[in-house]
This record gives sequence, structure tokens and C-alpha cells, in this order.
Amino acid sequence: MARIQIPRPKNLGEVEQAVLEHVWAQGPCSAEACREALASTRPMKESTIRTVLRRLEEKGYVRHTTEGRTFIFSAAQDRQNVAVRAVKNIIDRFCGGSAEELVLGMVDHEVLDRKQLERLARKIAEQKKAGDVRQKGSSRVNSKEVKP
Amino acid sequence: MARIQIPRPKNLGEVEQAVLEHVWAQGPCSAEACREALASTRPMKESTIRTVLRRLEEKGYVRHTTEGRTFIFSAAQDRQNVAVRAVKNIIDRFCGGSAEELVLGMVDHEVLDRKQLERLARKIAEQKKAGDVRQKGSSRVNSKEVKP
DNA sequence: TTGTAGCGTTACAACATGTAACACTTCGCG
DNA sequence: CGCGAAGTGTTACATGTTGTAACGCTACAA
Repeated sequence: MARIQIPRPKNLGEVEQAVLEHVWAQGPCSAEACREALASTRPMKESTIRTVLRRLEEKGYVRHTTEGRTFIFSAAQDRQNVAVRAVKNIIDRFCGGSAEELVLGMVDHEVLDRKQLERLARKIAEQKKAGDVRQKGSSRVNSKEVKP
Repeated sequence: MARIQIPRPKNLGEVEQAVLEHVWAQGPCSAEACREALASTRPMKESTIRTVLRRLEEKGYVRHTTEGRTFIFSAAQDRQNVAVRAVKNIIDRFCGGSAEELVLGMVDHEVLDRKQLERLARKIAEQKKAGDVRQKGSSRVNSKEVKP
């Protein structure tokens, strides 16, 4: 009884994932196009895919415009943003907020390999250089906006 | 109808999280001890906490031994492991398997700050050095075991 | 005008989660 | 020895989430 909890960042089910994935990969598309594209791996009735897309929209992952009478769905948030937010959540939940601990863990567990580490090191150096000037704030114009 | 899906890596609900958190923080403890510790933030009946602990055990996050007739629960997986696995999942789902992309995103979004980046850079250098000898395999004896 | 493409609405089964009651067992105590 | 307390096992149930879909309404084309 009584479960007045503030909605946690909505997770996605498998099908929802797959559909979102497709929208990310293929760009704006109609429900039907989406359905057809996924038909081989996950056959769905036409009303099913629409339900899924509607839910994705409710959850804020996609939005739609109309083209004639047809809904064209497109991603409302970019992939990386979603990923980073999801990870941030994990960090808060499991690592007491320390992203560092997590990344170190990833290194230990070789979720990151050498080549990637190399690129990362470069990137980090870059970031550090930028940081020498302004204490906080990215040097790049893009992204941002990862508010929960 | 028909939802014979292979169980995805079980997520945890809020209460489950909180309880696991406590076991991680306080180490082995009985259901009652656990309940009392969490009583201020989440009052639970005694049978409730036991259900939660049982489910955590079913999901493989904790295990228990008996001390007299009392169950003593302890973590079955360490925090970092769980976190890394969870992140790995996200990476697979959202980043096409590229952990690098994600970490770069974290840098962009300042989920990682300068001080942390510094430590990370050191760690990475270390890892690289070790890697110069053996192409694969951690230089440390600890952790490992992040199999899905 | 009638079929059809496409949307809105509603439904439902299976699971996940929070919450808990009740029943059974064992141990210390009077 | 019998009792009550502490602990465990079992079962239940309300809500929310996710997959899947049927129906029904509307506008446009032939």
C-alpha cells in the first residue's frame, strides 16, 4: 500500500530498446517503416509498434511530427546523453557518486582496452589543458544537459 | 501473451537497493539488524525486510550463513563489480559496445572532474606500462570476474 | 462511396516490487 | 515439560511496467 514514489528515471524494456535503437540508427521514420525494419528480428503487429513508440514518446526518448497524416518519429535525446545519464545513475546508486571509482573498475575489468585508453589519455590531457584556464565548464560547444 | 524471455540482468528496486547498500556498508548482518538500521528512512515490518533479503539472494546479490537459527546476510558481489557490470550493460545497449565513447561522454558532461581525471590518467599510464609486457590481463591480483 | 492507411483508445497477461500476514519450529525459561 | 519469543518458510496481494494486440474512428484515394 502507499507507493507515492517519485518516478525513477524510466527504464526501457527490450522491445523499447530495440525500437529506440532503430530510430537512433536510421533517423526519423514512421511507425510502419520501423515495424518493417524490425520485422525480421521482432515481428510486431502494426498496433504494437505504435504502442511502443507512444510509450517511448511518453518517456521522452522520441518525439514526432506529422507528415500528412503519418507520424514521423525521431529521437528526442541523443544516444550518448542517455548513456551518460544512465551511468550517472549507476554511479550514484552503487559508487557513492564517485565516477572515478567506476572508471578505475572498468580499467581493472578491461571493459576499456589499451587502444581506447590511449585515446582517452589524449582526451583527458586536452580536457586538463582547457581546465587550466577555466576551473569549470567544457571547452566544447556541444552536448551538455545531462540533468536527471 | 508468451513472455518466455531469458531473464535480463535483474534490476533492483529502491528498497532492494537501499538494503544492499546497507549490507555493503555495514558488512554481514541479520535481517533484524538490517531492518533497525534502515528503520529511520524506511520503516519495514520484519517480514518485509526478510522478503527483500530473500529476493536479493535469489538475484545473487547477497548470500547468507546461519548463526544459531539466525540468518546472517553478506554481499555476494562487491559493489564495484556490480557497478561495472551494470555499466557494461548500458554500454552494450546504448553505445554499440564502445566504452570509450561513453567515458568520453562522461568527460564532456563533467561527470568526471579534473582531480579525478588526474588520478585516472595516472592509472591509465600504469595500465599501459603493464600492457607493454602482456597484451592482455590485469597487472593486479584483485577483482576480475565480471562475466554477464 | 467505399476501402484503406493511420491514428486513438482500451485491454490484458506476465512480471517486478513493495508490503505484509500467518503458520511452523526451536530454544531458553519458569 | 509446556510456553512464549525469536526466527524462518510460505503465501498473498496491490501497483506498476512491458509486450502484444484488437477495435473503432477518420480522412483520403480510386
